[in-house]
Amino acid sequence: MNQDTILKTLIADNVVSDPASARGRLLKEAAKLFRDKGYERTTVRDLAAAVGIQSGSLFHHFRSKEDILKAVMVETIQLNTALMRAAVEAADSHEDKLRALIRAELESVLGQTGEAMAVLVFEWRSLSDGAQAEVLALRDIYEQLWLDVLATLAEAGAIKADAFVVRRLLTGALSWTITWYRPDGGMDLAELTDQVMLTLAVSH
Amino acid sequence: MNQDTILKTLIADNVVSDPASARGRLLKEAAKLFRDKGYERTTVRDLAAAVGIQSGSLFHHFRSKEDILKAVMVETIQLNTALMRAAVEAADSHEDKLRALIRAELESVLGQTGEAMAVLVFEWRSLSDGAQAEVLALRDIYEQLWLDVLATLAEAGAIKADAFVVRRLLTGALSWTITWYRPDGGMDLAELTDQVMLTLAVSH
DNA sequence: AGATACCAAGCAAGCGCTTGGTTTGTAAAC
DNA sequence: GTTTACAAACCAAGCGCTTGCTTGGTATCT
Repeated sequence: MNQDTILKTLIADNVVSDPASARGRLLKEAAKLFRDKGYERTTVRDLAAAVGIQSGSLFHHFRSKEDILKAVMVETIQLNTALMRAAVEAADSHEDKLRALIRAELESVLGQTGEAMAVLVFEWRSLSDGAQAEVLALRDIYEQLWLDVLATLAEAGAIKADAFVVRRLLTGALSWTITWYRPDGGMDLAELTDQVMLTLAVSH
Repeated sequence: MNQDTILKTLIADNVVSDPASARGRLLKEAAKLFRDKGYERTTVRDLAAAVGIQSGSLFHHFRSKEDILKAVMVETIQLNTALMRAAVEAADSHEDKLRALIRAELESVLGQTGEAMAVLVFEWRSLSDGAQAEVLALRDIYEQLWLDVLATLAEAGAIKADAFVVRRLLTGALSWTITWYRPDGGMDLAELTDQVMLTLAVSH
């Protein structure tokens, strides 16, 4: 199942919004604004202007500004969990599964959903406690995909450090690429994936 | 030269504020508030209350709220550059220098200056362009310490990936520890440092 | 006596969100 | 195929509140 098919399935199931719909367009613009200026510095007037409506009209689609932030995060996690799962299943060896996960996360962070992923990483303190808990529950599902692969590699002795620690170090390393990686900088995504694998001590 | 001596030298040179002074205490409280709630969500009334004065009185010490954020960042970088330099110079082999840098950065991120380091990582978008440039210039000096060590290791073939890429992956991995590492979680800083070294592919 | 540190009060601007009413899309009723 | 009905989408205006910061004056130190 390729990425486009996965996206369409999720849209059909109402898990993520159609990017062509009013709601989907707003979420995309919101992700961009939240990443560029931060959630607090982005006003509802900014958000409305980005999709060409009045600020008050936003509240026809969302109950509050925070609701918009939450929707960006929830939909992003849902989409990426699905993409990740497909990537793992498509790979054969466990080392290849790890490589596939790294590649998939880099694609999420640096590609189409990159703006939303950055929001997920940097803006989650702006959520209320209840909303944070909801997002965290979804994130746990996502994380389990990683831990399964890393734990298997650790048991086989292919990685020397603790699987939990490795995953957390990788989380930071990969999401931080948002701040410095530029696709036009002479290194494409495949090479970046290789560099990450070279940096990691994986014996085979 | 131990850490305490370094701190006192910097205070004497007016590079960082004495934590006992009014200014130093405010900066410490500001770092905590900025980390916990974010810069935008922290009001000047919050800052003033944290040190027991009226909000207006803040502007006797700082020209603006942004000036406080900038001071937190600049002083933190200055202090950590000095600590890092001492750590590198004290180590003998290049692998030990790398280990010392990792240990020192983990101490910065997770120890006394941790709140300020978190602000440095997560709040720098809240700075105006001019202030960002100033902070960036200081950061370059700091980064050069890392790159010197990593480039030497790369030339010797001890690390397989590009030195710049390794440093950037490490930046993310180490600063991300703020979000998950807890000293009471059964792993002390020495063990965490070991785990990071085990995760990295360094041949000897 | 002069600087330093502070307080009490409040201003102007910007914030999220509400309100009452108008336009637009859609589909059944005739 | 036009009319009618109704909900969804949106606008114009602005309310109540919070924000960063200013002002004029008062203690407190050297």
